[in-house]
Amino acid sequence: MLKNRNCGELRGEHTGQQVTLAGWVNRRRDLGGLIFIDLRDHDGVTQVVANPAVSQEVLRVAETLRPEYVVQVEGTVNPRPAGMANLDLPTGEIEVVAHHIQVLNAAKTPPFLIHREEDELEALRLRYRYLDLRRARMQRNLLIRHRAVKFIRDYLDLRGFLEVETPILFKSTPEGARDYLVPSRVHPGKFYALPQSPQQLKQLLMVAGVERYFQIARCFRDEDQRADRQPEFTQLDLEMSFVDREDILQLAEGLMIGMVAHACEKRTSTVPFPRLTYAEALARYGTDRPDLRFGLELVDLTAVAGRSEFRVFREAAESGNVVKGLCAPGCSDYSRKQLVELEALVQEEGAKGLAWVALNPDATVRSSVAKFFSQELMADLLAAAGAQPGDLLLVVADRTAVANAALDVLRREMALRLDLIDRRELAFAWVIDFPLVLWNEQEQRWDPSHHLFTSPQEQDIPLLETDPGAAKSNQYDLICNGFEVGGGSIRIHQRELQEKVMRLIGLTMEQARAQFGHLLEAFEYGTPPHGGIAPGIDRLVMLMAGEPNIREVTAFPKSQNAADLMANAPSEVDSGQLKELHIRLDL
RNA sequence: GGGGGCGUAGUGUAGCGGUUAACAUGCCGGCCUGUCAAGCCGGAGAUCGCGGGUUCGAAUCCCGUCGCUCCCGCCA
Repeated sequence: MLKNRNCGELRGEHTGQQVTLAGWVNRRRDLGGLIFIDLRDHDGVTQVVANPAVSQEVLRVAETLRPEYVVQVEGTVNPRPAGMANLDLPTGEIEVVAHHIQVLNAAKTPPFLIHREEDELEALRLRYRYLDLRRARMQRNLLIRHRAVKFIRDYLDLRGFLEVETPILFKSTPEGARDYLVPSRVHPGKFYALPQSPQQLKQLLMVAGVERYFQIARCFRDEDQRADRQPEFTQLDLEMSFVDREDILQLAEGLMIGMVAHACEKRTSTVPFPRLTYAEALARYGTDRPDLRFGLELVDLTAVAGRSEFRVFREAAESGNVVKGLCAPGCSDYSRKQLVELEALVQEEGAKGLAWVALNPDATVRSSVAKFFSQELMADLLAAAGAQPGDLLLVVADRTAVANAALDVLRREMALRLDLIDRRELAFAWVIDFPLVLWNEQEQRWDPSHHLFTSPQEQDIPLLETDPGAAKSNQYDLICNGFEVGGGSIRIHQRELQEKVMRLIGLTMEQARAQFGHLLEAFEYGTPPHGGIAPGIDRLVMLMAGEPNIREVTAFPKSQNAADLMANAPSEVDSGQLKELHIRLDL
């Protein structure tokens, strides 16, 4: 080894030791006759002193050093002179007095400073990702990710799980997201697809008698990017045989709690994880992945508001739409301008307008709809909303889906404005009792709410024939801080039921056989009841690291249009390669 | 596919119709033995993302285009 100590570990107790360090020049402070070098490696920073009283040669070398030079330093650990300790640095009570400095490699001036984060254009960081990753923040994120995955492996190993790799070159199915395709050289005109998840394969492993499987699995989906979506991402994919929902929830909950405690500084604030039904989540928060770090719950005001003279409210109530709202505490003094801002927010979600009622601290009322409400009815409305003096009641009347979407946005906005979010918290919860299928208005058909291997709840199987939309499934989502961080289900393990669900979502038997024949066939050879879950590693690490997007916790992420700005991928290939793959371009 | 934001020395920003294109930092050189965002002095460094247009004159206004980003659609 070119070093026998890391740059983050030396303390006062090491005083007098001869050490060899190696790393990068973080910063050089040249006082003329005395030079300080902050030497950085993956572990931290140590101050090295080049003192001519110790060695003229060392000072001469130190003068030539520049940021990001790679150097090896041999020296003695010394306590810093009285009053010279740097309390901001873990290694700040000592310094290494260099006897010898060797330049292992010089460096060009980097395009940005490693030791200072200046909010560079992200394109620049991505182009020089190997430099960006040298920064303490990125090193910390990589460490959190490593610890999380290490914890997962240990936790599952201890519970009898087997880690099994599944193919990356697999089969395309038109269901779900767009596939990444890989042309076959030996099968002209045919393509592999990169897996959107190892869903089918892990179910086949259950048929194979593995019973407890997991994989840290790369998944690929050719869809447009978001802050929490990359074209390739990582899931903890796991599946168990002979289990019911409770088994999976307990296992995953213990895993999450342990992982958070082990990998980061955040605290899991909701233990045991609350369980919300899908219907309850939508009713109380307007979304199936609410941020539970704060309250601001939605209230249904349809009954009271429908009794008013306000046509928008009355028609909503009469036509089966809803009037819903939320109380923003202490906001009764909101100005016209502020209210216009909030209204613009809900209009982006399709709401036509935003009604408001300010209950002043002196109990008087100011409202956009005051003239349509008698004094009694206004009192009823405020009571129904649970408004306290000083509150601002914000109300949307619309189709349920629109009102919920609008109030979800409003709820999150008010939480930010009122500073209700504790950033040290991770508020996990389960969402259960999802509908099995959702009506796709555009295609005029039923789509699976989760995926087509999800089983309906036992008592709802008859509904598949009569009222499919009312049938609940054995799907469960794991949510945290407003993100969906995992989803799973108890699967269908019987061919007849699987075929029934396929028919329901409009797959012909020919399509089903072509796409899933291997699975359906497997189901005839003794398939155990099974189920699983797939938590998203990138999102979980993002939340644990307190980062705003998953690129910050991905070593080499892609840009929004799915490009690798460092390697310049995707790129053109030469015509010979295309010919071999039987591909002609049509651009 | 649609909407919003950003793009000016290496980097981060200011300038928003006439400036020698400014400031900070970094870089280069000089001075400096207790610094840790070291300090002081000096210097170099920008066809203002790219293309077109309007104008006597464009970093600035207009159109287009490229890149990054946020959101909607999409993401079983």
